[in-house]
Amino acid sequence: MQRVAKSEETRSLIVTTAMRLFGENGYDRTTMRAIAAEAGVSVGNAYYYFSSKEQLIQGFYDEMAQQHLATARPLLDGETGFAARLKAVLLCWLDVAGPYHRFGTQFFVNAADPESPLSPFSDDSSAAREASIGLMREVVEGSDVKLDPELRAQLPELLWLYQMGVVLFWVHDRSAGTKRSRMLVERSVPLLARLVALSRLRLFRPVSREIVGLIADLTKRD
Amino acid sequence: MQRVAKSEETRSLIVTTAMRLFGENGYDRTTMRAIAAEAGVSVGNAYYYFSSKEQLIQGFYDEMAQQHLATARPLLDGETGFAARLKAVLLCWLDVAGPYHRFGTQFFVNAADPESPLSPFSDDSSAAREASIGLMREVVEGSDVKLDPELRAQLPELLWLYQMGVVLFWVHDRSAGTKRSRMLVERSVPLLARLVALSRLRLFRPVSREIVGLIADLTKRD
DNA sequence: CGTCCTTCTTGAACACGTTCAAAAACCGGA
DNA sequence: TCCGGTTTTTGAACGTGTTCAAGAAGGACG
Repeated sequence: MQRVAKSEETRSLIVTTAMRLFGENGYDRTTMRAIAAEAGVSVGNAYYYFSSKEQLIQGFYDEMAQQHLATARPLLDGETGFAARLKAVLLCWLDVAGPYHRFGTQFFVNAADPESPLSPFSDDSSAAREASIGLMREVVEGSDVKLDPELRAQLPELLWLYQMGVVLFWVHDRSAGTKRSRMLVERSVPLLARLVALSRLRLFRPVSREIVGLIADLTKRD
Repeated sequence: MQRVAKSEETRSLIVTTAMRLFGENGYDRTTMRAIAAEAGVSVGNAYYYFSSKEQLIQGFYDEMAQQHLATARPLLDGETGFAARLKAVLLCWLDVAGPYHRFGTQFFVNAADPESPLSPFSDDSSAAREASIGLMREVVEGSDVKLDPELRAQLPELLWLYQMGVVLFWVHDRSAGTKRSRMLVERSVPLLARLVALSRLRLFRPVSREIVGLIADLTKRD
């Protein structure tokens, strides 16, 4: 349908314009009126396609997540080391997100609201979340790491949580080129890998089991 | 001065009214106009004492932190177990914060903004942050736990970070009476204590040292 | 072409947080 | 009591995100 194409075009025009202005002036200083004017539509029209200013960002977020997946997956080919795989995925995320650090910050602030559909824990984000966890599952399953099967089953979700921690650090990172976040990844990943390896020791079994059980109980529905 | 007393009274009246309305209707649904009207002052007057709606909450935050300190400290008397001390402090925080969970949520969302003076990592919050870390120092130093002196020096800060994690979980906790957060504390504290104890093993030294070094580098100025 | 229905678009209007010039209240000293 | 300066208070006004009733545009069918 010609009609559908036209509609999609307008939608895309709005989101593209918004992202450009966000990048130029930051999220707060970019008004809906400015976005509409720059895109050559009325402000009401923007609200026809996007239910809020926040929502305008969700599309962008999805796009970024998808780009991360597409960029990260090839890096996993031919690499079997657990630490190397995990590090590659996380550094890749930093690369992909880098250009948007300025207003990405604002974005993740909104996402911190548990009520917001943009929250990484919300139902609305479950698709993107599952995709990210899926990537972590690839990281684990494609590697030669050996560990307790129960822990193995939960590890992808734990790694996703770890990634959320890295993101949180990155949001607060004010170092040039966010190189501090890179350092965090470079050095914490080997640590994590060593801990995971240690978990195979008998000494560790109870601790490991308790962690798995705790996570299971915490994420249980009601 | 009578004058000062009057001024302080007005200020206090405004913040008290605001907290009551926040509690009754939530942060978002409470307007500055409503606060001013309910307090019997003009909206401009509220802004004379508080530079923003967010700022209105900072006073409340300080009050809550202080209450936590005052309530938690007595619990440490006569208790020398590391896990028991830590658990007491954290459960106490949940008790103190409990009544404000509804709008506390909104509060901590604002606090997630790295630019916001309300962020727990901001300079403006350093006093409150230092106080909280100080409490964690008491937890460590008053306990009979034995560990690497370097780790011991950093442990309070690490525990504070751990507490921030608990807070983050609590913010997202939708279980009745936030009992899930209680479970998290009850079960993760012993785990943490066991890990800390394990860190004394020779096997662990390199890991422990690397963690200490990483934190030191990450928190270094520039 | 004309008629109906859906999709899309508009811009005025609303409620909110915030600002600011002006006024009021207050206080110490002549 | 009155004057000058400081502190406190006021409420109209501004810019913002968002809503909504109204209309325009487009297509399907006679």
